[in-house]
Formats: sequence, structure tokens, C-alpha cells
Amino acid sequence: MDTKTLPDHSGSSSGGVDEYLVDPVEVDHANSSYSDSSKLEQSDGLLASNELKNNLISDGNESGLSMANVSKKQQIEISGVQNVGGSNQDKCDCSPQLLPEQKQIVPTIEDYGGNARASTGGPVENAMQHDYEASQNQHSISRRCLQFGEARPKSTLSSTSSSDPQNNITSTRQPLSAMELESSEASHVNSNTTSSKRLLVSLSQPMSTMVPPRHRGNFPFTISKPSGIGLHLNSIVNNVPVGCSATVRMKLADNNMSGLGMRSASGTSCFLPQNVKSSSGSSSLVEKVSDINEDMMFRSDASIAAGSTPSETLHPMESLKPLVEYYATPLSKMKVNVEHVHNFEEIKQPSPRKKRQMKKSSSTLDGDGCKRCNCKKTKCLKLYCDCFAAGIYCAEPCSCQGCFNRPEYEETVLETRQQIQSRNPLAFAPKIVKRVTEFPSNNAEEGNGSTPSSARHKKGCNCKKSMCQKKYCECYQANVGCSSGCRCEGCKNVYGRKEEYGLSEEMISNSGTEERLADTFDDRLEMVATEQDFLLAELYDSHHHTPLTPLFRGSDHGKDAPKLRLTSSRYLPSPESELTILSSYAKPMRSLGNTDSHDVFLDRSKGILDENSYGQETDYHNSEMVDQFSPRCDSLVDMSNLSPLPNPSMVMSSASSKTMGWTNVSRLQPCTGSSRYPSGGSLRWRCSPISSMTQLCETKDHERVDTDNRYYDIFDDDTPEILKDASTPNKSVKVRSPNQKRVSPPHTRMQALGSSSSGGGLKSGRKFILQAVPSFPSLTPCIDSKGGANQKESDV
DNA sequence: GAGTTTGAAACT
DNA sequence: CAGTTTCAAACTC
Repeated sequence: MDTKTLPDHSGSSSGGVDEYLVDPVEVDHANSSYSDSSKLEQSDGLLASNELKNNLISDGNESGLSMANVSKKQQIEISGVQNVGGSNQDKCDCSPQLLPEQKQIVPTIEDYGGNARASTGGPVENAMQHDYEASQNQHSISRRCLQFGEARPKSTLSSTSSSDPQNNITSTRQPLSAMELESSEASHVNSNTTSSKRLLVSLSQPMSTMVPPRHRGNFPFTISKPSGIGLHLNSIVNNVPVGCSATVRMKLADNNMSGLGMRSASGTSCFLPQNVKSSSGSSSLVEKVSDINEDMMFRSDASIAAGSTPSETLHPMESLKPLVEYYATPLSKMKVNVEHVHNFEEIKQPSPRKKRQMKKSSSTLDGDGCKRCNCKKTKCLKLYCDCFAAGIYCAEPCSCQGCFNRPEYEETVLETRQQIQSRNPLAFAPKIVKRVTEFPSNNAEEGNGSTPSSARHKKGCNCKKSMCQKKYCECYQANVGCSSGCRCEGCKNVYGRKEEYGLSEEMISNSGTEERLADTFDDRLEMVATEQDFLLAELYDSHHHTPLTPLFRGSDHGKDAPKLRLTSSRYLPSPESELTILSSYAKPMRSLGNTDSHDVFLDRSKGILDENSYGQETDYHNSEMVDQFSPRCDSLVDMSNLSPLPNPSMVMSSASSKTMGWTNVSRLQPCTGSSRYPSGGSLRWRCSPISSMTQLCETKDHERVDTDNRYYDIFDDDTPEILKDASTPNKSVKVRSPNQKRVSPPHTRMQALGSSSSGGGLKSGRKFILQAVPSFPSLTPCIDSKGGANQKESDV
């Protein structure tokens, strides 16, 4: 059968892939027998995967496949190298974990890596890791180049600055090492190996170099974001906060672009713990981190999920926390390891029910953060699979059968995702979108969990019998209230009834018809995203190629957006990403603000994550967010310098970066598959978003600098600083205004926003921004004003 | 642990 | 686009 092809994978990959896959598992399981069995299973799975591909993916973009294949090959090579270096499977796992997507992550790491290397050289000394790193570095380097252009930019920023892949290679080693380390660590999270320390060291260095001392912790996040951004993160993160196992990787299947984000994101959740443990550049720190463990992880995860907030959360935390969070980001990057772990886990399928029970107790997420699916017929390649839908790889906790949602089958996964996306571009978009919050600052409500207003299910539920009081209801499950978009009957959602939703939003009532409401709702969601994540979104877009602009262009954002996206030659990683990102961003912010309870954070994260299903995007956002929050201007500035972005100046940069990145990306990455290996330039651009952030930072450095508290405050408000900037007379605002004109969001929206936002000028500003968001194109022009953005405007 | 219920996803 | 089927999670026993 297909096995023949599989053999190749199994042969090459099985050897390499399996091993590395095993490693991750091992890590989780502490060298459990999984590896062996998993290998076998995987090999089987590989065969099956081929079949699946044939069956499942009729469309299967060859480009994507080819890409995937390439990545696999690389992975294999890597794995082989790793094996050579470190005999331990675990080690291997770590390296192998680097999937194509992961590779992308690596690049990001590279950025850090540059910095990390020098510093890390010493710290990262685990024999395993060393070997692994050494071998991988070279391999990884090439990978990186292929996969991410982004890394380069960052790398350039960090240290080497070589945009060229080659340069990356040299520089990348450290980054890779760091990544690998992270990944390895992630895999070893349980083990608490010294490797983690390495990571810390490597990370720390980059951080230090890149970011000012304060923000160092954050800085890593920044980097990580780029790598991991993925959508899945959202879901994963949200759901899986601590865990780890879940592989966020989602890669991108949705969008090649998104893949990147996914990876990082996923990695984050899982990696954070590991990173923390491992990273302890200083033993004390490491230990502390390890001690912190879950809490930290949660935070980190959450932060990661949020994308932006990590630093913030950290700030409030003790010094250690920052470290943890800091590392957490890297972890996200490391998601590869996590993924592997998942794979193994899935393969072995320890005890589904137990896992389930675990899940039940913890709600959706496993303690590990894994979704713990139990798929039996879908091979975890359909949206039925929570893991797959979340953009993460199945992991140990999963009790799925015949799972192909593993790093090993990345190609299959990606292809399948593409197919699904082709049918429904929003299929992987976060389901939950943060609503335009009326009250960014008063989010205590959310903490209460009663805040229906904060977010909504984008599609809305269709409950008939559960009355939206059970987890059957997606809205309820996401801890969000029902909205006008819901078609539920007898809604009694404790988080907010459909009716209430409409009431709460004056706008809706104004609109009148449900359709209008629904539309408005979507718009609102988008709006919200824009507001909070506006800048981020832009960045995100740039990273993902997502044509946010298109959406924005479309006055109807929500509806049209998808179409526009679709129409666009490029696959948007996730049209939803916009919303998602924003929402995730916003939520995280809140959660961060609330840092108090992890639970809250987690809950939010879930919803948010879902929204961010596109890990990649999210990652970027996260990174961006991180940058904004933690990285500080300094780091940001540096980044901007490094970044190819023409104009680091201005907040607009973020928007511009989006457009820039977006356009560039589109060009560079016509195909989703290809997107993975975007030219360095495109990637760089994506990274550039950071620069935008930096810009913002510049404008608001003093504010940020003042205290972390401020950040928190910001988050509390839901309005990221960026937004604030935007809201403020900042450049961003101006830039946006033009777009706003275009967008001219529905009057209802405006009104509703205004009413809702009544809270304060900020709110109003946000709303305003939101409106602007739809008009993103204009923003880009502003940004591009220097560059291509203007063109877009003219086009528009 | 097995079986049922539920609603989303997928299919027609 | 609507209706039906399939699926896996959520839930119950």
C-alpha cells in the first residue's frame, strides 16, 4: 500500500524522526518505554499517513508537500545528527522535534541564538544537548534558512545579522542550540535536566544582548513569538496551559505561514515549563523556576497564549517569574519537543480515559495542557479532533487511535489542514473572539468568569438541549457568553445569554435583525481584535501573511474578510487570526492583569487560544506583545534596526509591518507550504512587526519603563500599550484614522462601541481604533508610507 | 468502564 | 444552502 512511501519516511524518518519523536515522548515520560513502542507505531502511522494523505488530501498542494518533505528530510538529518551526537533518544527527540515549523522556530531562536550562543556556549553544556546542538546547529541552520526567513532578521538583530541563510547558520547555531535546548528541555521538562539550564543561558544571553536587562526576560519571548506563533497556541495555550505535552505545532498546515506561529505557540505552552527548569542559566534561577513549575508554566503559557502579556505577567511576579516567563516563550518555540512528546504519547495512548478524566477535571485542558483527544476514526486529522483543531499535535495524554496528528506526519497534517482550510478558511480560526470589550480595564469581571462581555464564540453555538449550560455548548465550554450569532435554543449560558449579549451591546439592539447582530458581532470581534491587537495583528499579519488588510478592507470584515482572504492568492494563515490574535491578545492581557489566578488565566487562555488557533499568528502576536511589554524599547529598537523594516519609526510600523510583511509574504510565499520557507526577507518583515512594537515603545518608553505595573494596568484595560498608543494621538492613531474612514464600521458598531467604551477615553480610543482596524489597509499605507504601504492605500 | 447524549464537523 | 450523517466530547450510569 502506501506503506512503500511510508517506508521512506519510516526508513529515513523513522530512523531519525521516530527517534526524535520518541525523544520528546521520552522526555515527558522520563525515558519511558514509549519511545520504542512509539517508534513502531509511528512507523505504522507513517504508512498510514501516506494513505491518509492520498485519501484525505486530494488537493494536497504539492508545493506544500514538497516543502513538508523537505522539512522532514531536514528533520531526519537533524535527527540523525542528533543521534550521532547524543545517543540518547531523548536527545534525539529533541532535535527531531524540530519540525519544519519548528525549524521556523529555530530561526527565531537564532535571533536570540546569536546572542545566546556566545553566552550559551558555556551554560548549555548538557552532553545531550551539546551533541544535539552541535550537530543540529549545522543542520538546523540550513533548516532555519529554509523555513524561516524571519529568523534571519532577528538573528541579524541579535547578533550576526546575516540575512543570508548561511549567516543564519553560523549565528543560528546558538539559536538553534537554544531552540534545541529548549525543545530538548521541553521534552525533558519532567526530567529537569541541566539542559534546561543551557536553554536559560542561551536564552539569557540573547535576551541580554537583545533586550535591556529589564526586558531580557521578555525579549526571549519576542523571539519565541516569531517562531511559535501558531494558532494552535491559542487553543493549546488556552487549553493547555501547563502542559506541555500538547504540541502546538500546528504548523501551519493551515497556512504555511501560520505554521510558524503555531510552533512557537505550542512550544511555549509546553516548553515553558521545560525552559524554566532547564533554563536556569543560574542554577538558582533554574531551580526556582522548576519550583515554580506549574504556576510559572501557567503564566508563561498564558502569557504565551496571550502572546503579548508574558512580560507583564512576569513583572508582577518575582524576579524568578520573569525568568520563567521569559523562558516560557522559548519553550513555545520548542514546541517541537512537545510535539514529539505528544506524538509518542498518542501512539502509546497510555490511558485515554484516565486522561479524559483528567481533562474533565481540568475542563478541556489536560493538566499538561494537552487536549487529550480520543479520536478513533478520524486519525486526528479532522476538526473533530480537538488537538488537530487547536493546531497542536497529539501527545501522550491523547488516547487517539491511528493518530496522524503528529510531528512525524507533519506533511499529512499540513495537507489536511490546507484542505480543510480550502473548504473553510476559518476552520482553524479561533472560535472564540474577544469581543470589543466595553471595559478593558474593568476586567475583574472576567476574573469572575461571569464576564460574558469579554469574548464570544465567533460562530456561535447551536445548542438545542443543553441550554448552553453544559460543555456541549462551545460557548459555555469556552467560558464565554452566547451572542447574537448563536442559534441556541433556551439559552441559559451562565456566562451570558444570547439575549443578554444583545442587550449588553447596545449596538446589536440597534441593528435589529439577528443577522445584523451576527454581523455586528463578527465585526465587533474583529474590531476588538483590532483594538487590542491592532498593532499586534498587523505584526501578526505580516508574519503570517495573513491579509488582514483584506479583511479590513472589507467593510464587512467578518464576512467579507474570509472571502477576501480566500481570494487573495495567498492563503491567509487564518483570516480569523486577526480576530483571534486580537482576542487572544486582549484576553491574555486581562488574564495577565489578573495574573492572580492561573485558573482565570487558563480559562481565558482557552478561549483566547481557540481564537488563536493559528498558532503562528498568535505567536507573532505574542512575540509582539511580549516585545511591547517586556522587550522594551531597547530590545525593540534593536530588533527594528535589525529588521528589514524600512521604518521602524512609528507605531504605524506595526501596521506597516503587517502590510509590508503581508505583501512581502504574499509575494514570497504564494503557497502555504512554501510559506514555511519564506524568503528571509519576508520573514524578516514579519519579524519587523516587532520593530513596530519598538516604535511604540519608543513613543511610550517612558511609560513602559516606569513600571511593569503600568503594563499590567494596560492589560487590565485590555488595551495593550500599543493600543493605547494607537488610541493616543500617537502616530498609530493618525495612521489608522485614514483607514477608519474607509472602514467606516457600521454605525451600530460605532455607537455600541462608544456606548460600551463609555468607560474612558482609552476605551473610546480603542473603539476608534477598531474602526480603524477594519480599514487596516490605510494603516498599512501609513506604515508603508515609507514603503509599500502607500501603494496599498493607493490601490485601495 | 460502558453506554448515552449532545452538538459540531463533515458529507450529500 | 439545507438536511443528514459522522464523529468525538461530554455526560450519565
